[in-house]
Amino acid sequence: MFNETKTHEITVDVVILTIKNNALQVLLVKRTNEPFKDKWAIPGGYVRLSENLDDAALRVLKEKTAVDNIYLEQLYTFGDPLRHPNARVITCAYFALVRSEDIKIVSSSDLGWHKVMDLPPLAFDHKEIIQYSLKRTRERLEICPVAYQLLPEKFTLTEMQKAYELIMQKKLDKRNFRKKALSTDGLLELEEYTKSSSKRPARLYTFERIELNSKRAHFIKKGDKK
Amino acid sequence: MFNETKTHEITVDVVILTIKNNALQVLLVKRTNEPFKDKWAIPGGYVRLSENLDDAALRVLKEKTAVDNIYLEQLYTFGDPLRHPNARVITCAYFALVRSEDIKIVSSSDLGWHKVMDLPPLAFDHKEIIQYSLKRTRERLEICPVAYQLLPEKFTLTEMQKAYELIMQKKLDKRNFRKKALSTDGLLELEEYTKSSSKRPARLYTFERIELNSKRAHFIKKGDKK
DNA sequence: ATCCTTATATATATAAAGTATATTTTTTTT
DNA sequence: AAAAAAAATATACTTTATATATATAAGGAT
Repeated sequence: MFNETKTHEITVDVVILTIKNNALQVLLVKRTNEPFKDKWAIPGGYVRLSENLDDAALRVLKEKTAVDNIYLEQLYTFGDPLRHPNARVITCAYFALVRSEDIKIVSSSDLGWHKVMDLPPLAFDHKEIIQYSLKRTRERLEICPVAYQLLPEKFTLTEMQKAYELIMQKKLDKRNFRKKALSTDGLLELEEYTKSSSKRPARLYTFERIELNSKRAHFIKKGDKK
Repeated sequence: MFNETKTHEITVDVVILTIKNNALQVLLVKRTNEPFKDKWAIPGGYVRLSENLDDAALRVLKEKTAVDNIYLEQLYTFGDPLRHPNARVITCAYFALVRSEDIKIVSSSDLGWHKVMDLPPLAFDHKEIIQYSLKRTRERLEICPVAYQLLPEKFTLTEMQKAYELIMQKKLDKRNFRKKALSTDGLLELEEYTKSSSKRPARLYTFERIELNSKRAHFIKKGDKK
């Protein structure tokens, strides 16, 4: 089936996640060429010979968007020989968590946000890649507050809980969430409150900008003893 | 520095871990050619065009050893342009946990077990890869009893504790370990005891052969509720 | 102005999991 | 028979997680 003189091609693909309109959303680009013409795909590109994988992922991100303050982590490498119909393309997938206020689409191509719970038809194995990035995000959230990467600079505990619920895909008890959230390392209580809501104003919180490794994920559990 | 007409090469490298002589050990092969001639390396090989990454890792494993009952998981993809001095080689690293009774070295090359706490000079970035596989093994052990993959078919709780201590790199309290271990899902108490020890015989235990995914790690935490 | 609605905010009891610590039992060796 | 070594067991305490009820602050309706 494969001519052994053909070579592998290696790409990076980046699942870019944000919270927008009360939903977890992923940035997708519409393919203009075959294969999978008119299907949606996660942004990606070939790895250049002179760049490492993290840099390639960052470059792909910056080709499509103006962004700062991202959380970027290598997800998994997908290398099924049949994942690309015409070539042997191995892709090193990354996932990124960004604040919607911190990212602007700059590419002119057909690029847009899609709710992860309602994905359009996707090219290649990109559905699997997105699903796995959601699973990994949940695993990260269980050991550290990565969700703050999806929240605005200042946020209420209700907004924080909403972010957790969107990621964990389940309803949480408000009182218990609150108690646990307040014990989170790095969470700072502000002397500011929401205005313009029609209800009782909520206190605002912020996160100290903890150095979350943007290479491999090396998290420290709270406490960290046994 | 790099000629852009050169192509990437893609390999898999497999960190094979076992417990032997009361120590965590890794299988290494001595390089016979430059670069890094006479340094030690983790077993690896090129990914063939017709095989997926998991299969390539398994093939590498089977080229060197006769083995069954392995736990194999993709670890991380290392792609620094300078990791190989003469070429652009991206490697998808795997790690494997095997029982020392279940693995036999079959390759004629210079292959041997080395204690992870006392590694010889290593080629490429293989030291980093081994270190990361240890970290990942610890993370896995915190959520599921992968350590049983390193234990013989029948084992005592003291042996199990020893395996945990070798992986976690710390001493555990015998009484508390025992209590926790006995509540592990899948652990079966046998009506057998060690003989021939010079001390009081210990009860033997075994693990139900749980289906641990050999592809991506999809573990289920005990309980699994929030 | 008073009441209603809605979301914020707080307290406490209970259950479960983790941590700390001492003593007895069973076997072999001397 | 006594000593030595490892196995086995029990209990108190601390921390974390879960379950549940009520008070507070603001805007909107009457």
